[in-house]
Amino acid sequence: MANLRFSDENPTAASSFGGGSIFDMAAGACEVSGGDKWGSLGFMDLLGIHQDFSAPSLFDSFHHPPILSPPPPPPLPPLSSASELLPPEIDTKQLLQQNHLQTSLPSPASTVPESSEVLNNPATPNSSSISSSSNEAANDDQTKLAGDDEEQDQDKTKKLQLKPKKKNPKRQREPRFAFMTKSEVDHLDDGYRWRKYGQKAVKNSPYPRSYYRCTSAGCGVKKRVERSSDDSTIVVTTYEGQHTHPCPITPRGTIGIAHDPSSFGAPSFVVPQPQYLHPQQQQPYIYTSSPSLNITTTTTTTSTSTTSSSFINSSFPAFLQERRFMTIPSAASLLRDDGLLQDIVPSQMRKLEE
DNA sequence: CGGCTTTGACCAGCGC
DNA sequence: GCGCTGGTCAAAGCCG
Repeated sequence: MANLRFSDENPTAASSFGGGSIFDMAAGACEVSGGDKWGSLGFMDLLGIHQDFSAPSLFDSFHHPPILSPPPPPPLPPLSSASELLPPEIDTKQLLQQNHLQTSLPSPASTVPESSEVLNNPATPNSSSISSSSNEAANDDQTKLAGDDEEQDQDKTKKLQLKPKKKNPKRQREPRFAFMTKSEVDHLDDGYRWRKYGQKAVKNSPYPRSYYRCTSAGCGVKKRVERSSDDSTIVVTTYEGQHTHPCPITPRGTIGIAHDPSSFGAPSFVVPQPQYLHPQQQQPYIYTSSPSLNITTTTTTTSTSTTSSSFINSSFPAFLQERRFMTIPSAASLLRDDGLLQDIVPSQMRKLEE
């Protein structure tokens, strides 16, 4: 059986977080199973199977991301609200520091198996500015090129025209979210359609890092996928930005399958009880899926007073986002007790691994 | 033929 | 200022 692992830690800047894990696993199962009921089962499904499907739930948020992240993004709430969202035992300042370290240290995935990275969220998320800035830059370059000697290297000119990369002085990045997934598959399917636009070798790691972009028009969400150099079976997925469209897969009404884990037949998933670890541990939650998939996911939910809101608006799987909303008030108790996922994973499932 | 991946090159940010 | 690294672009090729 594969393990799904969730954690609430801060990923390093290098590993950042990925959102693919849980979802990817679920989505991957969908693909494997084809058009049957599992075909539409998402990771959220796995997490939310115990939920009341008649009421708004994790699925709702996942299937309707715009609800959580409507463009244009709403103004950031007061910082105080963010601190309220954090468990009392978690020092906000400490988190802030951690977050800062994560974003400033060149920590390779190998050293940071952590999954979720929440970067400082710009006050004005600029998912649209990415393309617009590029266009502006392109215009500038074209203007410059107008005066260039046409006999110059055409290739060079062509490249200049094609690569107007002028960016903002301080490039504002979308809030990012990362988590780790134990999977043999690099690019897990999270229900959205991604297009690979680059691949780079990762320093201190034999495994390359792949860059994906959401193929939906107007959606600037990006995803980075890389394997941990320490454990090649761990895939670190990092989401950046927010989806401006519903998940193309896993339509409503397909969820809520198999409250009984036993009903999960291959190649579908089995999401047994999460194994809770201390919040400081990197792998607080462990889920098990079908053996063939062998996927373990780790997520980190650490956020700072300045990143909480952005975090919620990020492209991070909506179910997790909403999960924060749902659990924030009781986060402390959850952490102290059975873990953050106790309200997501049916106790029935959790007992399976006991 | 359209969509996606691969791949090499370029650019910007950052540290020294 | 220079070099390294992360991130991005887009042509070329592959695939269904």
